Amino acid sequence: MVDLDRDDMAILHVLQDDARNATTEAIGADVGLAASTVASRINDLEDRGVITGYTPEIDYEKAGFEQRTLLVGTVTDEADEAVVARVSEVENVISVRRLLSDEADLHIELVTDTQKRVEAVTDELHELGIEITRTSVIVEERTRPFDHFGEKYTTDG
Amino acid sequence: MVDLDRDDMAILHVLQDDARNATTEAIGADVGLAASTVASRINDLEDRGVITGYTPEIDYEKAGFEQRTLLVGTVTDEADEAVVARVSEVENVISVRRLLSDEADLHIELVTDTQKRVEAVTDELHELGIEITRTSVIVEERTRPFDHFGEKYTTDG
DNA sequence: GTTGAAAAGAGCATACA
DNA sequence: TGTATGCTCTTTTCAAC
Repeated sequence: MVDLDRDDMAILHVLQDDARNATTEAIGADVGLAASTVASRINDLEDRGVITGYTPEIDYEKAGFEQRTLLVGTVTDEADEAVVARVSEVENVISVRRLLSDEADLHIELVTDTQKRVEAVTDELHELGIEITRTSVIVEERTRPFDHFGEKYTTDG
Repeated sequence: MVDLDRDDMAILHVLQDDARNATTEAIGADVGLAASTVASRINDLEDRGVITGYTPEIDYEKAGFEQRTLLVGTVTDEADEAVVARVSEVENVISVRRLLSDEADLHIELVTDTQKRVEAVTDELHELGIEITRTSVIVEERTRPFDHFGEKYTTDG
């Protein structure tokens, strides 16, 4: 684990608002540090592995991938440590979670353009040793990158 | 829906690799466009709502929030359209999905520092009209921002 | 660890093909 | 729509605190 002081948390908070366009100077104004200090702290956070990358948030529906599906299943070979990694490489898979439970321990989320593609992915997963026990349509989804983080240490409220 | 040509998809693909530090020039080199063209296309994608924001990927464990939990439950008032939005405002909640199914139609993911906090969130959700039917520990998780997107239209492979 | 200033680099707007 | 140039802003670097 890594020690994060209030400045680090405040920086993370501001980055979550707009990780691409937030300048080090603007961040500095919010958290009360010089631009160069912010830059060096961001580098540290990256080096220490707290920040592992930066991604755009994409509206997949607008991008033409209108279907979201949750597949729930089990791993045939329970000793298989690398399933999650392998599954996440499958096309159209955007997230994989493994749960600590006897059954239905694998949750796989898909983004696809057609229903047919969902079936193809299900087949592919079967070949990877995964039994899909339920397929559900996701009608609404909301993700928040832990925005609660260090909010109180910034000046923007 | 929005029409995305191969250049748009290629740009999205490169952005997913490092949305903060990828310069328009570097992206242009990958996709075969001038830097200013890339910039204007990115602006268009933002204006059209395909790109809705940019977020840092954070290793929550390293940040001291070591527990990930999946809560599965149901909404008491089925007519409540705004549940997902309200739940996503609850502290420690990082994602909410509503499924098209009779039961267990709400999946809520938490990031917390203690188990006690999980229970507090469960109570809070109960007050919002949500009945939690199962609480599972997430032992492994992997998220991929649809990296499969337009990969073939870039030169980096 | 933090700062401020200078140098290097990137983005934006204009003009043009 | 895509490109090239000039202007402005940002990041990086580093000596000093």
